[in-house]
Amino acid sequence: MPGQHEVTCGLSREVTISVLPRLNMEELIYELNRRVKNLDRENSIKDRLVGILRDVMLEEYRQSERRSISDVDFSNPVIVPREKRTKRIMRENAPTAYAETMSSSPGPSRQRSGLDVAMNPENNDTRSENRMNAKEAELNTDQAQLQQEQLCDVPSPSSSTLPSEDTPPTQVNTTADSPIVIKEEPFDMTTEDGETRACDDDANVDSPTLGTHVFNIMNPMSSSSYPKNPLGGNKSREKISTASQQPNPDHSDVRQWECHVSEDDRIRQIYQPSNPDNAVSFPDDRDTGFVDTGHEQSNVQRDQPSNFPTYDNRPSLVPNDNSMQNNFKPYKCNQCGFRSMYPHNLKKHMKHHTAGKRFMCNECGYRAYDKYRLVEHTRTHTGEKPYSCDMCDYKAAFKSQIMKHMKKNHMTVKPYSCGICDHKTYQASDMKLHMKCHALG
DNA sequence: CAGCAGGGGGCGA
DNA sequence: CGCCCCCTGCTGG
Ligand SMILES: [Zn+2]
Ligand SMILES: [Zn+2]
Ligand SMILES: [Zn+2]
Ligand SMILES: [Zn+2]
Repeated sequence: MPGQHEVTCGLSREVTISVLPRLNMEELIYELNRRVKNLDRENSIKDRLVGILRDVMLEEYRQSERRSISDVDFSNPVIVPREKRTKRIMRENAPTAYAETMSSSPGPSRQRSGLDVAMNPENNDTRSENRMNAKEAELNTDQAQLQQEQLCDVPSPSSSTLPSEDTPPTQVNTTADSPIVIKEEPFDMTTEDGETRACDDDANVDSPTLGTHVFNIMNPMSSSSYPKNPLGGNKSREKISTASQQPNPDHSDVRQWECHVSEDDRIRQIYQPSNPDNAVSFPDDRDTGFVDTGHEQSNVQRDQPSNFPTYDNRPSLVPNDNSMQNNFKPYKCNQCGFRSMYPHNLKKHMKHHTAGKRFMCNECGYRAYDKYRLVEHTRTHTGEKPYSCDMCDYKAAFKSQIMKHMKKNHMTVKPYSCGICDHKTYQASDMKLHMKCHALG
């Protein structure tokens, strides 16, 4: 051990940030120990270490648990796609609150949000908007208050039942009154489930960018994959930075399908006012006991000028030299290869790796770094479906769902048509899938 | 096609 | 920087 120290001691004098990834555990610990004394952050760092250690121990515990449950679970040769594993389990564990919630007949007026507008297109928009918001504010008051209380009710980390894939939701401290507890964890270095998910996210996080890129190549007509209304009068969404949104797609790429103008924008406008989430407002929950120790800040963000892309001398897990795309996305995560055009988004992304996912669903262990996302997520448990279609009885939990529904069921034209066969669809992603079939033969 | 998660960006504090 | 929202991708039915 002394020898080790001499080595690391010698090493530590010339340790630079960029070599950190190459240090072994002992060297890291030594280095940390040495440096932490120079800072006033001993406590904060200790907190983080406690968190890490806690996670390690939990992981240990979980593994031993898992080994003992060798029947149905993961020893099972059935291949569960990565990332879906947790999702599936989440679904299996999903409570039956759904039926309960939905059984109260949604009183025709109750959940019809965007519908009035759609059915009476001549309605004055602002008027109906106000009416609708008032109605929904009313509707959501209870829920908002409930969640608000829950948000304030932060269990101590030690007592919190950590959600796990092996832990049925019933073990989570839920009550009949509040099946869903939105919990904001004080300090937390991604506990077990978060860890799992974070890893999943990592695996996941690279492809979307690429996917989007590919898609935009395929569909150069739009900056955001759906055709824009030529009138363009749609909110602030038409971004000045359309150009910056994606790298210039390579137009030479073969696009074998085309998209005709859709009614998207009209639908968007119809449903614009009816967003119930506007009514779900929380007081500033930064006051509710969450101690921002700065843990969610990644080292990456801390140690570099804000306008400088991440340092990273490690070999990237993902091919990162790919020219154009990367030139437009200079902000790179040094832990998974995620790239973004904006530092803001990189910071957001880094929360996947750090303690940033403060908001945890007690029902299933889902974690979010954004409270709004958790609110939306909890609807999957409560069955709350605040969006409803004006033309039929369909109800949706997310706004995007109802927009899809409108396009599918109440839109006359399917804007995406295949150039190879007769296939038409209303959904860009479907067309993309369809084209894959052609590509495969 | 429905359900849902997450990237990305706007906006206000 | 947090919140909110739009949009898209992925997956299962
Ligand atoms: Zn990352
Ligand atoms: Zn949940
Ligand atoms: Zn409908
Ligand atoms: Zn085709």
